[in-house]
Amino acid sequence: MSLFEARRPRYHAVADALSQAIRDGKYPVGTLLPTEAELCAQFGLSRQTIREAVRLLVDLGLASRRQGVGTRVERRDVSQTYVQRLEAVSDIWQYVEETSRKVLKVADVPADRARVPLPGDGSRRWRMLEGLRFAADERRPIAWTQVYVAPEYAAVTDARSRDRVPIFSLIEQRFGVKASRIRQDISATSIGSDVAKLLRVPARSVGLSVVREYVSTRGEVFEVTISIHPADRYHYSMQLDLAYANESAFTAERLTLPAGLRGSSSRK
Amino acid sequence: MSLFEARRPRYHAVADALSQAIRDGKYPVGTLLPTEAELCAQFGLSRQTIREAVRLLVDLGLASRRQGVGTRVERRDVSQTYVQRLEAVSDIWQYVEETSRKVLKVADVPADRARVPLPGDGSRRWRMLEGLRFAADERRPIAWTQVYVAPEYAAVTDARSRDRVPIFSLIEQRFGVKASRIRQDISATSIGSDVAKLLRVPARSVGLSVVREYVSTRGEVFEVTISIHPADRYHYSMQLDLAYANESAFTAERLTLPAGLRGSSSRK
DNA sequence: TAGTGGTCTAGACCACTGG
DNA sequence: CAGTGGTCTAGACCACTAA
Repeated sequence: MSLFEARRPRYHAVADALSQAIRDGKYPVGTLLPTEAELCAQFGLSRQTIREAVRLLVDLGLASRRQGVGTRVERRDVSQTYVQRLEAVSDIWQYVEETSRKVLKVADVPADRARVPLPGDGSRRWRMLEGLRFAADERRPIAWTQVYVAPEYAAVTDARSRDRVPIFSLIEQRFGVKASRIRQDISATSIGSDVAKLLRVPARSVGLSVVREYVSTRGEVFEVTISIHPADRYHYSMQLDLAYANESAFTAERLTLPAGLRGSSSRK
Repeated sequence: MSLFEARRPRYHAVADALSQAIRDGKYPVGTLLPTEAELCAQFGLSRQTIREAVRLLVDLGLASRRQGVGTRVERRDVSQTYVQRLEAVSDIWQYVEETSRKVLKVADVPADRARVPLPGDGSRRWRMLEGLRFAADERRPIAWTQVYVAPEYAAVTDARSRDRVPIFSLIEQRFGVKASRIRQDISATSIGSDVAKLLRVPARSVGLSVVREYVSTRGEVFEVTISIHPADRYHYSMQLDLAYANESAFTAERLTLPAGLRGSSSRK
């Protein structure tokens, strides 16, 4: 209609107005926005346009819709998050594929006698694989590792392909149990003489210890691994990208954000 | 129409059919999907419904739309990713707020003489703050730290509030430079005698070293920090959640995924 | 049952891309 | 210029929620 706002979709303007009103406290968190019908009247726009505007708010995590109830204000500001992305296919696999593993020992270990804390008591025996990991072109090992597999899935350790595929991925293939969460704990440690000998470093030298717990969709820890790396052979590097919680960066770009929140969105 | 597909929106069915066709190779990556008009005819549905279906594909990262061109197939499968989320407001701040900092030294250091690699040559002098960090209830320090600030922003280190707010956040407030990426490198180290004395640990004992580089939207590194923690006083823990790339978990739930990709989506 | 958001239609005009 | 996706309308019916 107007000559000025030419390029700007109206639902952008509506979304801006609504998110501004939310920031201003006109619609406090927890309350309901006006109904879609009311917004149509208020802005003089069709329902579809209003819905598109509300969708932007929902994508940004500012609001949520519930059929039969209304549109609830969820937060006052767009929350920002730094995210580390690990592409399941690329990063984790790459590590495994670029290194080779040598299994030194296989045993069934009671949960309370493992080197790392395991769920359950001594009556649950976890399958343990101990070994070394070598970089492709290096002769010296870059890690000493122990992998603990919950008893139910111990059978996967029989697979012959185990050197080239992460064990948690074997479990996924064979049992359909998926790692929906990975907890990781990184600390510095002094390398004990037994492990030091295998890694060919002096006893009590400095090492990096990484403990990973793989948690299934049902919340069950089904695999735990520990790696000990000589300090000079391994660094743990990661990159955190700024993103917006709860929506794709693309959607965010489409909405005018308050000044403090602007910035290029890092996309993958 | 039919009595059976009652609960299922038609655009879900369309999105399923299309994503299945993509998986089957009927629409290879890089090609264009049929135009919206064609899809309307093909499925006998209105344009809005078709658009809603395509929107699902776009949200999943399977396709992208370009005005005047068409809808391009971007990938064959939904890519999955493990993400670590660091809420800018909660996690990073919490660390700062739950610890206190004591600045021991302030200096301007040429880039090539810093303890960590800095961008630029010896003619660029970075503002360096060296200090200790204490846990709220502990008397012994949990970290020795050095913060290097690029010359352009050195002024922020004059702020009196610097103890309670991360420096990169001060830079953001004052200069509008936002950390769009944080690179982090974690390694084990032997603590040198100078630092050991300050941390009150024996010289050459084991420590965890964390180096962080803050990268601005323009790709410029504007702050670098190094922390050295006694091994027994600090662990770095993180949690990676399985997510779908390029879209909100909520949207993903709305589409029937191929068997291998199903699983609860962890939402925050 | 009344009122909410969820889905869907049939049409229209516009902005952008490529030949 | 023809054809694409982007926006918008005015209407309709449905599914869900709460009183």
